[in-house]
Amino acid sequence: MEGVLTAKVALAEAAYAIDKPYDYAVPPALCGGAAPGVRVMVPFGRGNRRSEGIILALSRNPAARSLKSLTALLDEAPVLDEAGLRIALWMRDRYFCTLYDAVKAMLPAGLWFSLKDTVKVAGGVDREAAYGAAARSEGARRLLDVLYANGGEADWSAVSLAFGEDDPGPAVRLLAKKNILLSETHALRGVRDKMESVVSLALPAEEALGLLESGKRAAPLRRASVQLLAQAGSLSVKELCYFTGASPATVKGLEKAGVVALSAREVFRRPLRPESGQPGKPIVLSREQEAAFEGISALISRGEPAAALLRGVTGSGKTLVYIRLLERVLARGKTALVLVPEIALTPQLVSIFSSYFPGRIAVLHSSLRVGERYDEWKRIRAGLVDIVVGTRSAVFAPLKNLGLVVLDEEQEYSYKSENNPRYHARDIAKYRCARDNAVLLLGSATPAVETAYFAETGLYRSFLLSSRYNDRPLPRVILADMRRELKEGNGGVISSVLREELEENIRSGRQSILFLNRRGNSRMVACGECGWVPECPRCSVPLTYHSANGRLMCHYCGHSEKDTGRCPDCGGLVKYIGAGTQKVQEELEALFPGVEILRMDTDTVSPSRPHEVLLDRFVKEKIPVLVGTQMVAKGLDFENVTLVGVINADLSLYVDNFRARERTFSLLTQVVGRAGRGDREGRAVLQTFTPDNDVIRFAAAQDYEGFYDSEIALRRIRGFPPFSDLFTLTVSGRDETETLRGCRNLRGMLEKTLGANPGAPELLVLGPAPAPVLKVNNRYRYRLTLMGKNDRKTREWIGWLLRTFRNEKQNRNLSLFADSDSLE
DNA sequence: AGCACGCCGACT
DNA sequence: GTCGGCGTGCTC
Repeated sequence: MEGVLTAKVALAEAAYAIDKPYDYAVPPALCGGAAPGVRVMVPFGRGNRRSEGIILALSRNPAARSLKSLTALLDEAPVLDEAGLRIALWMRDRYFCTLYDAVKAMLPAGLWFSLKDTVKVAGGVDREAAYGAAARSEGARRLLDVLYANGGEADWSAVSLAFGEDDPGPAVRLLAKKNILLSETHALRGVRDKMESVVSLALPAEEALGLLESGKRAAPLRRASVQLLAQAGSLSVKELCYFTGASPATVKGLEKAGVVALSAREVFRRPLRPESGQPGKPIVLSREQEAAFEGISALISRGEPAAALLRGVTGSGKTLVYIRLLERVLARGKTALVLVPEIALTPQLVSIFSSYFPGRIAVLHSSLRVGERYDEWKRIRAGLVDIVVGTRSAVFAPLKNLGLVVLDEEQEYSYKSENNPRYHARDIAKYRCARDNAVLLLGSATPAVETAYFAETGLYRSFLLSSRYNDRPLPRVILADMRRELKEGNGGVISSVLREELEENIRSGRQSILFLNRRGNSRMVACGECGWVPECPRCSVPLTYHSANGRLMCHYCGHSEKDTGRCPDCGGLVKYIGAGTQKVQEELEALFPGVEILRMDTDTVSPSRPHEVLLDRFVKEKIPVLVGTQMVAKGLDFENVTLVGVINADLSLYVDNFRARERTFSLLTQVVGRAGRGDREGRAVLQTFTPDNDVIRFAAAQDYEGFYDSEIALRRIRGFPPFSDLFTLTVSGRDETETLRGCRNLRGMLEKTLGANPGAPELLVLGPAPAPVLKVNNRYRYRLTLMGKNDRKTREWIGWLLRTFRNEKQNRNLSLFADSDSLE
């Protein structure tokens, strides 16, 4: 075929407004390796600045116009296949991000490139000529000073640092144009493929041994090595040395003598999960479990896309149903994906799965190192495993021939990404299932109201596991009215009911868990005398104290400063206001002298002392009471725990968010479910100032249906999801009044186009309102909320808004981004 | 977004 | 002349 090989490329440097495939010529030298899904370096824009990109398609075109050429290929093989590229395309359209943003989110961090720019003085240019060229440009002279101080070459980051507030860009370009400077870009990958050297005999065994005999010395290590290799064929150098006691130098010597040959082989950093010894026991399902299993398997056998909800109270054995379904899926030659909210909290789940599917599972979770994660990804891509268990981003695992996706605890918010692209793993899973004719199984004790609604209306099939394992009764739930406690003179955090129950447990050698509901995660700081609170200089939030480094930090922009322990205003001592766990611990220690109280919160948990260690102590040493935050509420089984208490059950209810009720119900239900998984009846004490609140009552009764009925009625009246979809449009800028004005202006644009155009989507517009955190990183944020339908028409219209907004001159200094189903 | 280009005033 | 400041328009 005639013509120029042309690549359509999605670029990292292209902002949302100009994001589209750009055409580049593929130079002959790169034709062999260029393929869709391969990342490349290209020149972009008038200044030909370097940009990373990914090839979307190749075609052979008659050379119509002159195209720029690809500079280099960054991958030897595609990092995304066609299905992967299609997901990225879909994400762009659905989450208002650029295609490359989507690509980046899909790839393991070990595959990301960091671009490093260096600037150096061109060869053959002397100092005098350089300063001559800089002439009267102050920036250029300053740049040369920096470069010469560095031996004529410097990283862009070093140059930026030296320039402080000023932009070194113009100076660099000025001198580059005069051929004084060269600027180069290198793409560095975070993680390399791990290789090991493999050694094998280069000669037939007898000949090799013969060669050794003829040597002058006895060389026992050489002989042993050759003998072992003659038996084993080839071994890694490491193994060979381990078995024979030889050193790498011995091997090198043998290679030099021509006896053995060395080669490199790719290895994975994490060996396949060590088989846990005993394989999983044969599973016997209860009648309900069997019915759910049969129903869902029938969906899988149909080979059509389908979604199902498996609602099962805590302890009803959803996991057993998952395992049987996985067996079924594998038997059909398909693969499966199991998503969990936070894998560190479900170690049991992973080890149970491994015992049933030894050697066939890859695990992707946050505490893996970047390299290990990357290797798991490679293992999946190579088709070496059939099941992937992982957290949110595992939804992109490059499994082929997907048959089933399980989303366990599907109501959890950790499935929604907090940064761009703000995808929800549930949506991606749904999309993949639709494309691969797979079944999406949503599992939960307390499904999201939307999910339950779709199940009710028949969009999802629905299965229920209503009885707990061994038909154990639900824990007895006691509501403690904290108003009355206060009236009766108990100003502490432990109610008299809870105290009595604790007493009984301590006396009988049973264990108890106390749980603190709360708003934030970490410890705040305030002056004990004047009430001063340290604030982030860039964001409108208080700084929080981190005991790990003794610094005050901002969660939004990462600003950190040293904690002096003193108030800068009045010089008073500052107080550390914890999540409250410490206070509870102290009060308990006063109530029960000599009884050990274990505390688990952000302060007592650290990378060196992960919560597993604490929990292990709790179980093994039978520590009577554990006090903790959210992290004690999730998916843990403790045989000996018969009492749980929630210190402030209603706290999360009074948050400005329509999901607050759902969130509180789910949390309390989970906590109550923690009690009494052993052979004794459990009790749960919910302390509240509003014992009559319906959410608290439904949670106390473990009545999901009741909660759902009341919540869906509320949502219907207010038009909240599932009766509408929400979008937020956030305008941000450095100047507060300008930002607010821009947001009003945006509302004006919206109303004009919505009213005038009969084809426009139907949307209700709310706002402008300040974002929950008004200022982040010195940018103010105001936003509009749109209620309507998340369909193609609406999304295209929002896309148009995003592209158009900045074209107006008055919005120059502002930026706008959109999010669907924002959780804030 | 990020950058060049073009036009202007200021400085040498 | 030549630099720097700002407004405008394009990116294969």
